[in-house]
Amino acid sequence: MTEQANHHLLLIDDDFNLGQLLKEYLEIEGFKLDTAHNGADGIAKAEKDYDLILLDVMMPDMSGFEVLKIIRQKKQILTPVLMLTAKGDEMDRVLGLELGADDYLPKPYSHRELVARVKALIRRSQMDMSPEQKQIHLDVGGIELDTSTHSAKAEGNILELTTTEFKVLQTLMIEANKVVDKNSLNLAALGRRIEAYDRSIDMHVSNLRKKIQAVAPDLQRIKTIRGVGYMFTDEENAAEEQE
Amino acid sequence: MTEQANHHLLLIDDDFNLGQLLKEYLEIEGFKLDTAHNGADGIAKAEKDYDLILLDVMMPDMSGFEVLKIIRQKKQILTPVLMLTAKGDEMDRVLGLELGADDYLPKPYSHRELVARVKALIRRSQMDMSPEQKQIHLDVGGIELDTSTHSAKAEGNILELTTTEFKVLQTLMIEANKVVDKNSLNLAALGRRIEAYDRSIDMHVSNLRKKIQAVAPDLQRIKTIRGVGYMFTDEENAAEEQE
DNA sequence: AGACCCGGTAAAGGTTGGGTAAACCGTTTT
DNA sequence: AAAACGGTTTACCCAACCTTTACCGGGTCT
Repeated sequence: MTEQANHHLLLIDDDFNLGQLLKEYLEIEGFKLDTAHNGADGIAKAEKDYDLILLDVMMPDMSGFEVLKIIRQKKQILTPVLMLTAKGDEMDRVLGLELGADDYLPKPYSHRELVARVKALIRRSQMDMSPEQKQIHLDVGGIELDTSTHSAKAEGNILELTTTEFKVLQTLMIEANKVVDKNSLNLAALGRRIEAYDRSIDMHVSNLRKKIQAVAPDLQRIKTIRGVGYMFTDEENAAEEQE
Repeated sequence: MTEQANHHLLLIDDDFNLGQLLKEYLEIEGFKLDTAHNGADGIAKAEKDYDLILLDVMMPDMSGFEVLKIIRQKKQILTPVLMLTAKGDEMDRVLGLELGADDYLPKPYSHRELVARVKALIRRSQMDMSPEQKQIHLDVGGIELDTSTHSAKAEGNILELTTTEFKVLQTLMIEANKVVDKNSLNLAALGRRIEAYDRSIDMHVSNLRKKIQAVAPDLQRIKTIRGVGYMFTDEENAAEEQE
C-alpha cells in the first residue's frame, strides 16, 4: 500500500462537491483530509498543525490571498500551502507565491497531478525540517555510522546496508542504551506508524543483525525488548547479565 | 537554541510586501534584517558589513546581476549572496554563479527552505569554506576538472562534456566521498528543485558515466545511493572489498 | 500443561527507483 | 531552413528493496 504516513491535510474550499471528491482521492492515497468551506473557518482550523494546506483562491467570503495572508501572519509560517486556482492566471500565481504560497495548481488539474504535487511538497518540507540532522557520525560499541557518506562499519568492515536498514541502525544508535519502542522505530525508519500484523520492522532488524554478524560474528548489539521494542547496547554482549 | 547570534542580513528586493513578510519570519528565527527596495539603495547599504545578502533577480531599476556585479567590485567579495530567482531560469543561475553568487533559491520556495539555506550559507561562510565556484581545479581519483578552462579529463583523456554534465561532475567532485542527494544535485546543476517524475538528472548522470567510460573503461566513480542520490567515490571501485 | 502471544526468519510477492534508448523541443549554428 | 546541439520527457525494463505470509520456537499467562 502506498501509505503516506498519515499526513494530515487541510482543504479550504467552498465547493462542497469538490471537497468530497478530493477527500476520497487523497484518502485512497493514505492522507487524512479535513475541510473548511469558507475562509474564516479555514483560518480557524489552520491554527492546528497540518502537514499541508490546500487553499482555493476563489471563495465567496474572502479571497484565498487574504486567507493566506492571515494564516501566514498567525505564525503558521512553516506549513506548506498549495493554492488551487481557476484559471491559468499568471497574476494569481505571482501574487500567491509572493505571499508565501509554496506551490500553485491551476484548474483543471488531474488528480494524479494534485497527488504528485502534494507528495512533492510534503517531501520537500520534511527534508527542510531536518537541517542539522544531516551530518551525523556515530561510533558506538564497535559500530560506526556516518550519514554524509551513508556508510556504516562494524569493527572496521563495511556494511552494505539498504537505506532502511541504515535508518534503523541510525535510530537505534542515536538512542544507544535506551529502548526504542517499535512504533517510534517504525516511524523513524519507515516514516509511518506501525499497523496491525505489521512485521516489516522486525524483518529489517533481522536483516540488519544478519549483515552485522556476517562481518563481525561477535557483535550482538541489537537487543530485543520483548513487548516493547529494540535497543542498541553498548556493553559487551555478555549474553545475559544475571545479576 | 534557535538563536542566530544576531546575524545581520540585507534584503534587496523591490517588493515591499514580500520584504515585510520575509522580515517577519526571519526575525522569528532570530535574524536581523534590513531591506533595500531598489538596486541603488541596495548597493549603498551593502557597504556595511552584513553576514549575508539576499538579492532578488528581478527589480525595476536594475537587475540583480548588475547589483551583484557592483557589490562584488566594491570589495564586498566575502559576503555571501543568496539570489532569489524566478522559477527554473537556467540563465539566471549560470549568470549568477559566474558573477559570484553563493547560492540561489528558485521560487516558489518554502519559508523553511529559505531559512535552511540562509543558515547553511552563514555557517559555511563562517567556516570560510567557499562552497562552489571560484577558480577550481579538482583532481580526484583519476578525474581532473578545471572550471577556468571548463575542461575535464579522465585518466588524462579529455572529456567532451556539456555544461550541465560538467556542473554535475563538478558538484559531485566537490563533495567527493559524500552523498549528494538528488535534490541538491538538481539544484546545483540545473538550478531548480526536483519535481515529481523528474528524471532529468538521472539522464545527465547516465550520459556522464557513459562519456567517462568511453574514455576510461575502468573508472566507475559515480556511485548510486538508492533512494538518496549519488556519490563520487575516491576508492578503487573494487566492487566489494572482502575481509 | 495448554493456550496464547510475541518475535525470528525464510521465502514469496509486490513495488519502485533508477538505467537508458529514443522521441521531443527549443536554441544556436551553418 | 535545415541541421546540429543540448536539455527534457517518455517509456520500458530490471534489479533492489520492502512487505507479507507462513511456520516455528520460546516466553508468559492461567
